Amino acid sequence: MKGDRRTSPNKIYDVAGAAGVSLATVSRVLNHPEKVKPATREKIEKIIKELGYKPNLNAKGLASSKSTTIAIVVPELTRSSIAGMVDGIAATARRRGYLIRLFVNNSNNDENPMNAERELWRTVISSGVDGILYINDEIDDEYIEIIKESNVSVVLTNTICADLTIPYVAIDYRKAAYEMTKEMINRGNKKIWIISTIKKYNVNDLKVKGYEEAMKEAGLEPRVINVSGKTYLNEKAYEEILKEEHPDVAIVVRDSMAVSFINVARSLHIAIPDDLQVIGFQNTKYAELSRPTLTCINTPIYEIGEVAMDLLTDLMHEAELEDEYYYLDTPREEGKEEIEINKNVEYSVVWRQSTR
Amino acid sequence: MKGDRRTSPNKIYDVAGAAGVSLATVSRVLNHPEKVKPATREKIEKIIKELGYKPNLNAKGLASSKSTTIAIVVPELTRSSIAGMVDGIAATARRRGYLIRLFVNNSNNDENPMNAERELWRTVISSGVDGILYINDEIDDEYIEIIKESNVSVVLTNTICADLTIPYVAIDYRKAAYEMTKEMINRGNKKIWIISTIKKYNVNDLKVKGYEEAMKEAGLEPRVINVSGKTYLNEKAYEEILKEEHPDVAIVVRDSMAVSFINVARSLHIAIPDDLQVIGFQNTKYAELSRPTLTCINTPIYEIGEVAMDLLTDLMHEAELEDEYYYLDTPREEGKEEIEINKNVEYSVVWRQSTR
DNA sequence: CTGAAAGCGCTTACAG
DNA sequence: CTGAAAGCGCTTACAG
Repeated sequence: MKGDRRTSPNKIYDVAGAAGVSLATVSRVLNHPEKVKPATREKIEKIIKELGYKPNLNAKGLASSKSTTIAIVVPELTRSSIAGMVDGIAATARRRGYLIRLFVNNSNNDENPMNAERELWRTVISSGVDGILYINDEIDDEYIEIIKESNVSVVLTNTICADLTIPYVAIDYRKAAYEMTKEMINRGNKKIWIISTIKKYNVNDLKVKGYEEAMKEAGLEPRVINVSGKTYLNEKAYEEILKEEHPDVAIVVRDSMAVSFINVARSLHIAIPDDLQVIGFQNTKYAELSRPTLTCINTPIYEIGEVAMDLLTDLMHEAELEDEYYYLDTPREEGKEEIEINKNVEYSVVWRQSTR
Repeated sequence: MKGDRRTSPNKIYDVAGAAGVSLATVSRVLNHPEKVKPATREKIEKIIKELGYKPNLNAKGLASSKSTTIAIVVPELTRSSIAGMVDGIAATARRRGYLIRLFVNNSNNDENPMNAERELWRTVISSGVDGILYINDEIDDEYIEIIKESNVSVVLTNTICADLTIPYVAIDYRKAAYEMTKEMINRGNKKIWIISTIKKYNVNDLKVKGYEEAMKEAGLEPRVINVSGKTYLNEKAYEEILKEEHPDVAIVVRDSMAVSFINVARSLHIAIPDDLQVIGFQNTKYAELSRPTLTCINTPIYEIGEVAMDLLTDLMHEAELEDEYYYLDTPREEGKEEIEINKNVEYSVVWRQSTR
């Protein structure tokens, strides 16, 4: 059925044949063009284009033990800002010439999450990628060990980790919360709450810490309220609380949760921003669609992805050089400009109607 | 630096050595366990586990010309419901033993979109995947040709295509809009509008068609309004229109756009749902966070992903069988239960406060 | 049921 | 600057 229309793709041999050169030369044009005489090179390049030749990635990966592929390991893509980060990564990867293997780490849903994730790491590493971008809330020490033992480059992307020897790209959430709290204190507010999640996320803990710091510095009493991330659950919790009392300012760790808070407050006839000001983190479309619109700490998710992929590329290139020097047995020191492996991306604040 | 801590992964040779068998036997345990004597098999399996052996995917792919990898081709992941579909695909792929290559097709942003996308298809196919899941609004005829000429299985996922010989999984958006419109007519509403996008998306055209059909059937005058998908733009357009007049019912092709519509209507003191009822498509979190909450046609995006990946798996297995029969030169007819290649996933309606 | 051997399509020292 | 040849780590007929 399918057999009769099958057109098997061109091989490097076909290109070599058509160009009247050996396949070694074609390979060189592809990988080290500077080693080929311009005239030959151009002729071969023309034929490659005509034939639409694309090297077989499996063969290439096997022969060179480089796959020009990176792995992205994510929890669900629908989770908060993951998709945006992956878009940023993908755009940069394309620009830098890397393909992507995607691993969705839904091991939390597994009977035995630890085993499942360990298994996943093994799969990722054995899949022969040149580097890994790991996106999650945090990373377990066990996997840090696995990373260190393997020889793939890894960049933790918006993922909390105490071990600073592992490269990461993130946002300084603690500082963001600290500065926002301080700003609201400076504006004369005293009763400022932070609303975080029941489920423990390290990113949210950082925000709480920054908030608490600013409050204590100002001699104010911090109050942390933890609610569910699910709208139908947190709305009930909000109602209970707001029926009793409300703060001057509520800083909420996720903007969708902030919008719920606004909705419940309004239903209880609390005027926003006059009686209650609300601030969210993230700045998604929820913030614009809310009434009143929501003031947000804008976390540039796409950019995190870009920066992380750039960093990973640099690390992979460095690792390649290390390899060469390792073989030459020369301690390579001169040109070794250190790569900055811990990067924070700048956030900003978008002021809207929910604050005054 | 890195050299001294490098632990090169176990090869199939290592397993064979430890088990005292040839590498061919180990390979059989991995790929055709039924061909190996149970005693030998169990011993080898134990050693594989102990050594944490994972076959090198590049070598495996090269030798077998099967990669147990599928490609997902998407426009940006942040676009509407793409991330949810990919989550569904990923969960099913994992269950079915396939890895994923991710291609983010941002060729629209390119100087020459057509060339870029053609190039992308070539890259996808040459990357040696066993199958492709293509997600987009629609697919150009040119790429249909490419699909037919290649021998990879492809499933169009929530992507409009006139050529029904290409397998697809989608939702019957036309029927959904038709039935919703009819329902609202049955409830006694006469002035019903549909709000779609300025940018031409085929999915949205289908919704418009279904709506128009129902209106014409009832002898009512359809009215289609096209606005931008961007909140700050469509709100202006909504305001202009609603200052003049408003319908009894507005069906909006995306729920975020429906929420904007509600917001503007309320700001003009149009009572919802008393004077104006609003219905969205998709049922994301926007619908819950809206005030009043939004009635939606719920399109099960995750399930589309699951069904598409299941279908693709079936097609890849079938293609494999075809291959074998092709070599045997026997026209295979008996067991050939036809695979249903065009599937629609069921939608539902979630009634909320924006309708009465 | 198992092993020896060819081959998958590339890359890369090594000669020339 | 270019070619002949070995090798990357697997799979799979082919013998036995």
